[in-house]
Amino acid sequence: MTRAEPTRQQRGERRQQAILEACLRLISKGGVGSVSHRAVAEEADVPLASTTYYFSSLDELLEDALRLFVEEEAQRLTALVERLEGQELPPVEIARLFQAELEPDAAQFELYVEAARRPSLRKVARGSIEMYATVAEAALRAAGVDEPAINPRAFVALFDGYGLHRVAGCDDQGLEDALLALWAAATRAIGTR
Amino acid sequence: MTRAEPTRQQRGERRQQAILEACLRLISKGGVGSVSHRAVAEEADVPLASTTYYFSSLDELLEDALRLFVEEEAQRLTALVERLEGQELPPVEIARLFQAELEPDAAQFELYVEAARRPSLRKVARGSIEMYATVAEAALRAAGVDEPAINPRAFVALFDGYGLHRVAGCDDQGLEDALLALWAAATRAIGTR
DNA sequence: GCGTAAGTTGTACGGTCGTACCAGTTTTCT
DNA sequence: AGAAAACTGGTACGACCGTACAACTTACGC
Repeated sequence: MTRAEPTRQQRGERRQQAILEACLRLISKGGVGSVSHRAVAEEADVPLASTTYYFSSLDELLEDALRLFVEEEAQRLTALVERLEGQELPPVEIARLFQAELEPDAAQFELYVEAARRPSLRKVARGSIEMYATVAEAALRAAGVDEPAINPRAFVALFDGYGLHRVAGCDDQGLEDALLALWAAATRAIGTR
Repeated sequence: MTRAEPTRQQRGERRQQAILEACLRLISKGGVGSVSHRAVAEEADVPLASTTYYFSSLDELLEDALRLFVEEEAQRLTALVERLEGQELPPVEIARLFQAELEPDAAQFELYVEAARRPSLRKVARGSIEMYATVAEAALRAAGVDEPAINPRAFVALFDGYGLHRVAGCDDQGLEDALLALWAAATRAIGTR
């Protein structure tokens, strides 16, 4: 009854996933420009023809990989938010937790920049921003702010700008101040401290 | 005495400049990945071999082009700041002027993302950020704030994040609020309103 | 059991690429 | 004037690319 060998379909699904993850690794490491069928195949340890079998074109592979990235990011962050929700932490502490959690991944910015050129990636990028905004909103709610005085997207912009500078090798000093200033502005209207 | 024909050297210099500008146009339009000797040569209307004659490699051409971009950006913004300095405008108005001036150029983000991979571009990216920070500082000074309470780089991060979302096709609503909140935080310590 | 569809993979084609090279021209220097 | 240096531009080479395709293996309905 037990299956030592996986069925062919199972192997196929696992392979497809491996290809996507390999692609994502390449994007993070070397950018979208470093992604080729051959490079992905080698990274995923599958034959060259597999990448063209599972994905009808390189564009589709890239798009699916970036979609997977956003999905994984969403899972990671919603898990963080859920962990926060019970705790009644002070706002300042929540802001710090997020700052610590968000080690920027170059793939994020590859997505944005690539979306500028490929219409098909635009909705993925939009979805990513909305996801982050939703997370920021949830974080604010976890801090007791139900109607933030400034748009949660501002946090996304600040974080993305911060992360972009980080991956470019330029550490921004004093970003924490800005984050806290924004946080204070968002919470001010309600009076929550 | 008058020279109808430019000397060969003058023509050469003009060509080199034309190549750089063509390269920059390509970067803005199609990203770093779309830059090739052949594409640049066609865009600049020079023979293929010219691009290899004036620049010893594609990397060097790319680097010089992005350096030129930062330089032009610096000139544009310092001009704006100088125009501001005499006027004693209210801070809010200054913030609005900058927001209006900064139509984001994709080349900016190509620079950051590319700097993540090429060490030689890192100092260009760093220079770019410092330049923007200096401009932000000057803008604050023009508003009467000599020692801002938050690091001027925070403005750069927010603007860059905003611009990044813009070029990705995602308009951020309510960024103005965030900008003004940051501005208020920066000016608060001194008491200037 | 056997045909047919789905899965798998090695190979090859046509194209673009960076760059080297070289023959030819113009300028500059002595 | 004549040699050396700088500039111009056409062409070619080897590498890598996306993708098509055919040969082969496995799974499954009947």
